[in-house]
Amino acid sequence: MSKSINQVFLAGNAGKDPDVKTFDGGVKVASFSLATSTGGYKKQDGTDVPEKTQWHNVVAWRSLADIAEKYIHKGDKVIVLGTIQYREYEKDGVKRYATDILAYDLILCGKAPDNGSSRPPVTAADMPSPSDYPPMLQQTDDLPF
Amino acid sequence: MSKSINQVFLAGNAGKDPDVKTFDGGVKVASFSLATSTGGYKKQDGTDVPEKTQWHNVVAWRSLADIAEKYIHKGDKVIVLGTIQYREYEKDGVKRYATDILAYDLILCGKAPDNGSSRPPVTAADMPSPSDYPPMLQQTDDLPF
Amino acid sequence: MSKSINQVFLAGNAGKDPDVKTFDGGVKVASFSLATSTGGYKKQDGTDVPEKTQWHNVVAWRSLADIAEKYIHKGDKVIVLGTIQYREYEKDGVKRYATDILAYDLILCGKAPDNGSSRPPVTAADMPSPSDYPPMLQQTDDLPF
Amino acid sequence: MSKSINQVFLAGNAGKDPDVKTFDGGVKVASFSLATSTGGYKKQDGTDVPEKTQWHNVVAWRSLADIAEKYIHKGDKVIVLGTIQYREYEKDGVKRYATDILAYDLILCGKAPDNGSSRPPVTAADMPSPSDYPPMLQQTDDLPF
DNA sequence: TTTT
DNA sequence: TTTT
Repeated sequence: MSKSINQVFLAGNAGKDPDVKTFDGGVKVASFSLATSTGGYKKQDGTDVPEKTQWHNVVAWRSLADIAEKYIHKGDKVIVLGTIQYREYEKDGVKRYATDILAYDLILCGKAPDNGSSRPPVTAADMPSPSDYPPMLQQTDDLPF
Repeated sequence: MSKSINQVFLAGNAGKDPDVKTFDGGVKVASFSLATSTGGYKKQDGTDVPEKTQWHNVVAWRSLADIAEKYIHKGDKVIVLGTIQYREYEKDGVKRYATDILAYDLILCGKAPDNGSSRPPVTAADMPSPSDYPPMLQQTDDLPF
Repeated sequence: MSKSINQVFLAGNAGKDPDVKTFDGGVKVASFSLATSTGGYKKQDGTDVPEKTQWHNVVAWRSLADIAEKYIHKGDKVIVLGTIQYREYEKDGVKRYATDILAYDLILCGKAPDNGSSRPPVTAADMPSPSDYPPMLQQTDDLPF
Repeated sequence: MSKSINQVFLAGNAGKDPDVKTFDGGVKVASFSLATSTGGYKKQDGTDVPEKTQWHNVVAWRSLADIAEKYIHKGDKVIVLGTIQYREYEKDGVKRYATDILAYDLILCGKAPDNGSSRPPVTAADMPSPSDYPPMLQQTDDLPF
């Protein structure tokens, strides 16, 4: 019997191919951004409900990381079942905070629309990490699983 | 038919009474911290699973804010149904990020255990805002509801 | 503030095109079966985890019924957010029970795999209602929405 | 990576103390009814939204059954995380259907209000099983866990 | 009755 | 900053 619940259900589109990192002990972690959007339509009275997108940072460990690496690509529609985790890190001597969605299940439910032969291969340059973005976990102490 | 899903279920304990703020137009917002914990027990093999607590920042608007203000107090067990929202703000000229759980339903499911007459009344001084903590929303532009 | 929560998340495959019915007052309801499966793989030790499928009866009203009718087809991968409802009906003078998932949101997340020109058009004859199956709601009294 | 999702989140009140049954192999199962309600209030325009209650049949196996047996009592507010399962059984030579919520986590979030010393012990007579109600699982073949 |  |  748990004391508490911390559960997240997301369905959205992967913003990029997963970043994968393997720690010294062989533990693998994959992370990717996932966009969920609301709005983007007109009300009956004609007023516009603007689209608003939330970008989640999804993190998967071990065998789920393998799966993410193999099957998830930029643009794919993905369902994520997970848990919210908050994380502190330091940058330029300033304490900062980041929020991750620690996945415990991933369901790939639709491939990115294939734009035919005109779709160039996805390269790292397509997905620059904003310099201000919280870095991935750097350590294997206290792994969540 | 939605394009995406961004849904959160939390059940945990309120870390403090809600902070309530009313904007000029009369719109009210309440926010409170909610702790969800894992671990805190021993495995069968005797090893210790340390308790790990996540502190969520829950935000409720309008009539839900009224409800939060009236019924939720420090220590109460609360269920939150909501949505994850990421927010930017600036402090000391540095861009920072915060994550809120925008509530669309709150269920009060257990009052804080009453420790008898020895429990002093909760005062504002019990809950200093850490200076480093992301501030509440300061504006009513672009209200989520 | 609610007293209780009754919430369901399903992601699975539609077993058939929705059945649509319009009541006298113009209220429309659509229903379709949705399969969710577990198992269907081998464990590391070689033992077989057999596939087990649950067939849910999903019901959508009014504008969601329109959407279901237009966009959901046999085999499509669909996410359903809804509520569990239990229903009594009588057949052959015997009281029987049925369970519906009343949808409040539907996300179409993948079309049925197209098997090329060899896939015959879906006809009504492909999807006989088993005679033993609980009938759809027959009345508009006490509509859930 | 799963193919599908079948997940339920309930918060409501236990309708009775769990029924517990131990199979020959020592496997224990507990089941109890859980009420979730909607309505039961007036709209702003004065019209009445009648209360409507759904009674779920919650089933817990093995160690969760122990927990249910020990901690859950009639009237307690309980959160159930689980999965929907449909079940066939026969009665009077007629095939019938039942729906269970197979729990994978239970959170006790509020004891039934204690009505003081005047509360008589709960007896079986308080909770007659309607004769028409689907029986509990009777066999250990194909246990879900 | 779906899908992998 | 909560709770067990």
